Amino acid sequence: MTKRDPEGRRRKIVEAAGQLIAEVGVAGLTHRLVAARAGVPLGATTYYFTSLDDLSAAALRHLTEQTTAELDAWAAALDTSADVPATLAGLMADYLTDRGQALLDTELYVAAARRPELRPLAKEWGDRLTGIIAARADPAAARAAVVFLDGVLVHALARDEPLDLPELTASLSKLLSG
Amino acid sequence: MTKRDPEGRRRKIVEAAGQLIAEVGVAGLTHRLVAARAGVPLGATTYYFTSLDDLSAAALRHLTEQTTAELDAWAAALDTSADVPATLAGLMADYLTDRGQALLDTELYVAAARRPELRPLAKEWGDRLTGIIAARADPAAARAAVVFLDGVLVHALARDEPLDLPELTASLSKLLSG
DNA sequence: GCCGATTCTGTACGCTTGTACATGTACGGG
DNA sequence: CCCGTACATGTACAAGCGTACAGAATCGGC
Repeated sequence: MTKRDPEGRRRKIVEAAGQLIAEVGVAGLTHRLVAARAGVPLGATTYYFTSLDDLSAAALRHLTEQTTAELDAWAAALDTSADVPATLAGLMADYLTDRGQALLDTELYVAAARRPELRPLAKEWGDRLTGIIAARADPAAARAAVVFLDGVLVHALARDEPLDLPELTASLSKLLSG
Repeated sequence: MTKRDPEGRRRKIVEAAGQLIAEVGVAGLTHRLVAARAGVPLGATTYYFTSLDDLSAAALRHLTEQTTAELDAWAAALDTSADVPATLAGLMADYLTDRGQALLDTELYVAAARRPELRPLAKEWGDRLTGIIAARADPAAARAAVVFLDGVLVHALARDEPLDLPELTASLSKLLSG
């Protein structure tokens, strides 16, 4: 038997599940896959999570916490920015660099579409970003910008070439003006 | 043995798969589920489609053909419209009324993100709409509007309340202007 | 040192899955 | 009428699945 470490174990399992969701999707998640990735026996995943839904929900919750932390960086960058649309476009382009992260967030959206209990997660994520942008723009415009950025996200994933940066900046400028 | 009808059978299977993708997602699709929905024996689905990937690809292709047909109606409406943003917003709001259809299109996006062979499908769909809007607006602005509408789609599905119509119209106006 | 509670883990069960395939049936050309 | 070919279908099989659980190991409180 290995050393006891309930919290560490739980965390390792959740992190492994997060990685795997990016790779195979929420629907492709299995106890065995997670256990292998986390380096724990199969029984451990069922001991800490009563069902697969529990496990995926925990992983997605963990993801939103990470994303929320990253949003603080966005807030800081936007606070000190002279050109909000350009800064926002740059942050988004940077974010899309990490395809795994982008896939994860998309998985959250899709999962939320089908599992109502996950909607608060998706909502919180978007609301947070909306709030950050609203500090530098009109609230309705901020909402529109977030919707647009979600579109940029799915567009970037489903196509080979992403929207180019100047166009992104121009669109955000239009949405955030007036 | 029932009467022979290869093409009809194939079509029934594809349609059943389409329905099911809306209900359980691409990843939730199984031969047996499709066979039951289509009212055909299990062997029929494996006879017409060599693998599940083949089957889901065919179903998604069928879906894009349907959507393409609907886009013709959008083109007609926009051609005769005095207020392009308002008309576009109305069409989109109407489209979102059918949650199953919206879920299907989202599934296509997500599937395309993970399966490169499906990307042409997603691309064609978006390009078509872009072309239609570009007839009444600047091409870059049309691209931006399509990206925005994709955002509206995922936003509507992942949340309980969709973006309201006036905001949608206002955002499209901004994106399509100048 | 002892003990109840918690953590750990290997194994087992019943079920569903994708796919293959042998056998049966309809049909169009000769 | 006959026969090769395409279509139809029930069944079988190995693999993977979620989950349950008995028993071993570890720990903190006393």
